[in-house]
Amino acid sequence: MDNKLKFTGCTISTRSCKCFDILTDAQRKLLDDNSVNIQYKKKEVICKQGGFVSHIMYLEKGLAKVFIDNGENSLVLRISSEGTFLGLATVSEEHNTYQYSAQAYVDTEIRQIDVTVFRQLVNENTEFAKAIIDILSSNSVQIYGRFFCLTHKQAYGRLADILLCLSDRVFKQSEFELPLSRKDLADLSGMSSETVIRMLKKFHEDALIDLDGKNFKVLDYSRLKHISETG
Amino acid sequence: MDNKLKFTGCTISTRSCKCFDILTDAQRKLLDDNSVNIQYKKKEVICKQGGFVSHIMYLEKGLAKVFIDNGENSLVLRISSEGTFLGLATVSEEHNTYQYSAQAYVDTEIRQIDVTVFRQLVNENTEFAKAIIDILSSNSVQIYGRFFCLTHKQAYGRLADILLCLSDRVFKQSEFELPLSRKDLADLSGMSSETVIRMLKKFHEDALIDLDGKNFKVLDYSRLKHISETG
DNA sequence: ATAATAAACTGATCCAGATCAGGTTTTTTG
DNA sequence: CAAAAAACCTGATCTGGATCAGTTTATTAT
Repeated sequence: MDNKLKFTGCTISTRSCKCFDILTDAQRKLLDDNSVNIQYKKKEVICKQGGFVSHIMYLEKGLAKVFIDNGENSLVLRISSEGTFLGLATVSEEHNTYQYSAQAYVDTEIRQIDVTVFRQLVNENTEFAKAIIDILSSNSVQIYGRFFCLTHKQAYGRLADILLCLSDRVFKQSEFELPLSRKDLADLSGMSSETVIRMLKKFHEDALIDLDGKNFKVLDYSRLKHISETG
Repeated sequence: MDNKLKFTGCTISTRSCKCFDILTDAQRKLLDDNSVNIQYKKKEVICKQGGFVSHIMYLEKGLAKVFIDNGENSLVLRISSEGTFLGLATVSEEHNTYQYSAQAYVDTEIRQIDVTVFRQLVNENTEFAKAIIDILSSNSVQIYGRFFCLTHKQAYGRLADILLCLSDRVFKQSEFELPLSRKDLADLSGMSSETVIRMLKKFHEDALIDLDGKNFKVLDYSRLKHISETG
């Protein structure tokens, strides 16, 4: 048995939220009556770190980055995809401002849920509260892996990690059109865009990936995996 | 108003847990009947990443590091001090193994709480469940700051961060006996121990700190703070 | 369709901090 | 209390990846 845990810089949680199924019909109706769906265009800002939270958001469709920044540098905490929450820390009444910003990578549909109603449901329905605890725990565990990756792996490993994450978990196929710029990849893997470009070129030369403009394909999954694990 | 959030590599949450106060007398009795207190000596391992969780742990007294490792490198996620939980992610039934290891910095007393009883209380008592959600949210928010710090600050800033955290939040005084080795400080600030030694020397020369063996004192709080914010 | 702007790419240079290779002091242990 | 083992410290060297300074290729807007 291999008891060494593998940490990846993977940005996305595979867990899709089944927490709405837990609610009673009345509770779900209450939630629906206090929700509204909003469309964001590519690159639009969904929420701003530090701003007051009036809603908990649920990503219905699309892809967004969740990040923090100090005005100069930014750090992508995770990618939010279909079926994940944004601003969930606000269930806790201690947090009434967004702890991070979010921005759409592609056109994205967000369901805004009134936070007081959401909190009320957490109070009323223990199963629902438990589901929220599950999500918060999973998010923590995932961020630990990403944290480890960005602080202890070398650039090649970090980039390989992100590429595998996109292929395995976001697009769920080995070939896809990359909606992210080189700069986006750089932010995700914590390096400069110049370095990303050089390393993508190297991966291409070594026949690990195929990359023509935005068309991306994983050619040698196992070698890429090996790079992601060894650094 | 300064809307730029400051991120520190601070390793410790100031929040002390009042969640036991929420319980009814009967619930607290149930908890007490299913708890046991254990003493750990300095450097003893409290829990091992990957191992099965039978208990949720509450640090009654002492100081411990919470970290993940892959066999070669390790990353300190946080310092656990009095009144904080270890292995709390296990409230979620999805996580039956420890997501991290913990090791005592000093002699430490841990209260082990049966996880099934703990889960039962989360089910029974919504206020308790909410308190747990609060703790999980706070932990996430804190780890974001530390993540940002370790990935985007330079070594001087990271070290200043840790020193201020120890002074402000762990020991709560400007002068104290440092129970951590240079290597421990290095692990906390994500650098080599040689670099820590050189930088401590520099801080000393610049009259920012006083450091004689294990006796540590902050001499110039505001300049150290400035380094932590800009460096 | 064309100008303006942003993204992609390339090569040259530089540096923060790791690593290595010692020596010294403190702590632990038999 | 001496020996062994950690922890601490110092200087020299090395390097991964950032930064800078461009050119070229795509987008976007007019």
